[in-house]
Order: sequence, then C-alpha cells, then structure tokens
Amino acid sequence: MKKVLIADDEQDILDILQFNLEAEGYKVETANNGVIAIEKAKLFQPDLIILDVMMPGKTGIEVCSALRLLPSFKSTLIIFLTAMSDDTAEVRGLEIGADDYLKKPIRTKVLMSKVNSLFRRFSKEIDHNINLGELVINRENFSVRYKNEDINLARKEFELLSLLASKPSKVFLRNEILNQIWGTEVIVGDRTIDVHIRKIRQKLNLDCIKTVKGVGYKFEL
Amino acid sequence: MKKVLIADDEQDILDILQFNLEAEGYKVETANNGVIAIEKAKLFQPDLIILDVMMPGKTGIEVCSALRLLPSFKSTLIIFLTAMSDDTAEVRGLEIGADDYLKKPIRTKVLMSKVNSLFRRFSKEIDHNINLGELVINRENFSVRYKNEDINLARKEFELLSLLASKPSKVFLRNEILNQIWGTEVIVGDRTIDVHIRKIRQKLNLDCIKTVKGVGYKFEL
DNA sequence: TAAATATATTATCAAATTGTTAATGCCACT
DNA sequence: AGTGGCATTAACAATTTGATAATATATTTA
Repeated sequence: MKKVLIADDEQDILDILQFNLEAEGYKVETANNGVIAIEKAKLFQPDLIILDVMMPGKTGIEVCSALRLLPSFKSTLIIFLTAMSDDTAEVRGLEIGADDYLKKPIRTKVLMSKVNSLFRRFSKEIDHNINLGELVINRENFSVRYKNEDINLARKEFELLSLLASKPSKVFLRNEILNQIWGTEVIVGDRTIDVHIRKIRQKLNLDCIKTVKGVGYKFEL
Repeated sequence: MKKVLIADDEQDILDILQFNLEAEGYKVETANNGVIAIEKAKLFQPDLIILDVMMPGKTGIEVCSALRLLPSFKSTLIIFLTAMSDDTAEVRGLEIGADDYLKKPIRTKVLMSKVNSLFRRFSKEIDHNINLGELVINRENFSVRYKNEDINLARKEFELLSLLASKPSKVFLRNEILNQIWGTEVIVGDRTIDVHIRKIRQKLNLDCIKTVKGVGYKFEL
C-alpha cells in the first residue's frame, strides 16, 4: 500500500484529500504545518508528499528542500499546491525538484488522477529503492550510499546486498540466494556466496550481514 | 481466531466496536482505562490492540510504549484513536510504532476495513511468530528472544525448541521428535535428544521443557 | 531396599559449515 | 597485446555443530 503525506494549514483541505486518497487505497498521514510535515515524513517514509506552498512557519518550498537533503528523500515524489497566481513558487519549486504542481482551488478529480498517474509512472523506481536509515540502496542506479558516501559494489555484490536488504532480518537460505541471484540453471561452487558476502562486509565496513550457521544469511542493522 | 483488545474510556465506543468486531469473527476484550488495558493485554495476548489516545490515568501513547518494551508486544498490531485535531499525538504515536490511526468520530465501516486489511497484510508475520509471554520464537528470522535478549541457538536446538513450543503442553514422544527433526532415514543414538534438550535448557536458563519420564518431552512455561 | 530403567550431564571428537586469501579465467576496454 | 575489474574457484584456516561414550543421577519396579 502506497503512503502519502499531506501538509497544509487548512484542515478542510487535509480532510478532503485524506478522504479521497484513503478511498483509493492509499495510507495517509497529515500535517498542518511545515515543521510537523518534516517530522512525520522522517517517521512515515511516504512515497508521495503533497505540500502546500503557503504555510505558516516553514513554507512548502523550505520543507521540500530540507527533505531533499536527506538521502532517503532523494526520490520521494513531491507535489506542490500553489495559489493560482504564484509564479515564483513554481520556478523555485522546479529548482528544488518537485514532481508536479497543482493550482488552488483544487479539483479533487484532477488531483487524484495526477497522483495515480505519478505512481503508475514511477512505481518501478519506488519499488526499487530500499531505504534503511543511513543506508540507501537504489536499484535503478545500482548505487549504495552509507552515511552520505557512495559505496562502489560490483554487480553480484550489489544484487546480493539488495536481496538481503529487501527483507531485513529475514533469513535467506543459501539455496534461496542461489535461485534468486544465479538462477536454477547456473551452478556455482560452494564458496562463491561467502566470498561475495565477505567483499560486501569489507566494503560497507558495517556489521549488517549476519551469518545463521547451517541456514543462511540475514540483513540486520 | 484473531484476538482484539479495545481500550477506551467511553463505554459506548467499547460496545459498538465490540459488537462489530465480534460480528466479523474476532475475539474481543475491552478495557476502560490504560492500566487495565496493560493488564488485560498481558493476559489476553491480543493480535491487535485499539487504543484511545485520551484516557484518564494512562494515555494510549503511554500504554503503547509500555507494551512495546515487552518482547511479546514487539509485533502486536496497534491502532490509535485520536481526536480530530491532535497532531502531537500522531507524531509521537508514529515514533512509538503504531500501525495505523483513526480519527474520531469513528466510521465503523472504515475501522472494520482497516482492521481486516491490517490482518491480511500481517497475517504471515503473525503466523511465523510463536509468542509466549517473554519468549518469542521467530521462524523467519531463526531467532529466539527471551526477556528482550537474543538467544543464540544452533540449528538442531532451534528446530527442537520450536517444535516443542509450537504446541505448548503437548507431550512429544521421543519417536515423534526423531521423525520430525531427523527424519526417518537418519538414525541417531539414544542420548542425542537429551543432549540437545540440555543445551536448550542451559542457554535459555528457563525451566520450560519438562521431562515426562518414559514418554517424552513437553513445553510449558 | 536393591535392581532395573530412564534421563541428565560432561567431555571429547569427527564432521559440517563458514571465513579468508590468493590464484585463475573471462570480458570489456584501450 | 595489455590493462583492470569482476566472478569464480581452489586451498586452507577457523569455527561451530552434532553425535557419542562414559559417567552420574533420578525414577520406577520388583
């Protein structure tokens, strides 16, 4: 189920959007100012954030640029709600990296179709990102970042890590790993997995892959 | 049958929710304040807890964080009922690890669909877990926790414990155990089981495996 | 109560499993 | 042809494990 965070200072708008989004099967959180929006975003890790530009305290634009600094929000979808006339907002929003705009007053149907189509368009990317606090794995770029540093993993290493990290603390049996990464056709030696695990542990320099002897490996922070 | 605990200080709400949940086939217990909620939760070991945030004495949030400290409530589903406007409650709830929210006034249908979908989503996890008060056995993670401490069991030990614990107070014959864990092909000596039992008892440091002389073993807390 | 039976405990050893390092072959790119 | 990175493997080290034998203790039976 996709998660959406809405931030707006008008309760009416929050209610209407929440109602409609939940009716479409999204999980919704709301915030009525920018500070709460940031807090909730960190906790809730939404797939989409709908931000009113004009909010007391922190504007939507400030919220957006604050979030974009965090690795886990690099690829979160963001939609701005702007007053009809406000052009500067649009320009600045673009610079920061908004994914879409909506001018008030909001036509619910328009919003819903934008939301749905954004998810349709980007659902692959969203599904392919794994976000674990300081560790961010991006399947599109084949990139791994830990504490804001890029870690260079070879292909098999990357596949292995992202398999394990896709379900933290689930133990993957050696066979499961072989099937997922090497397929059923290819047959590789006994020590192959270990060697890759070793390299990941070395490069990440972080004790996140635990051995479960006689069973397999699991990812745990 | 899934078990639900509802805590709210308004009797009306308790009645309505209980009626509806029971109609859907859930087993329901109620509590009209936070202290009772915690007591009942320990006894009843519900799969889902619905907590009103505003209760005299202990708030729902306090109840939640108190319970989350106990190992057997680490993965219990928790839904908060909040007043329409209360944002701080939401943020704090998220931090503590609520699974969903509901704003008052409650629409019964909305609640019921949330409850059902939560169970659909998490039923696998619930099934993978054996939850016995302070002892939690997770088959997916191959992990055993007792009093919030991870206990490291070897493979055979783990299999043996989770076999016995899967049906508390059922007596497993020695033959039954051999068949389940070693299979019918392998033949092992007479004392093998005892030695494994010994190791489990030692590592767990808890008298939960009883010997039934001349018959077998059983798990009992 | 003594003998018979069943289980507990301990230490020991072989087998199984995983970790580590370096070497090999492969491929892409120059 | 030469270089460098990658996947794999071989060879060996280190570790964990499971099973058993030997012995002690407990429980039942005669």
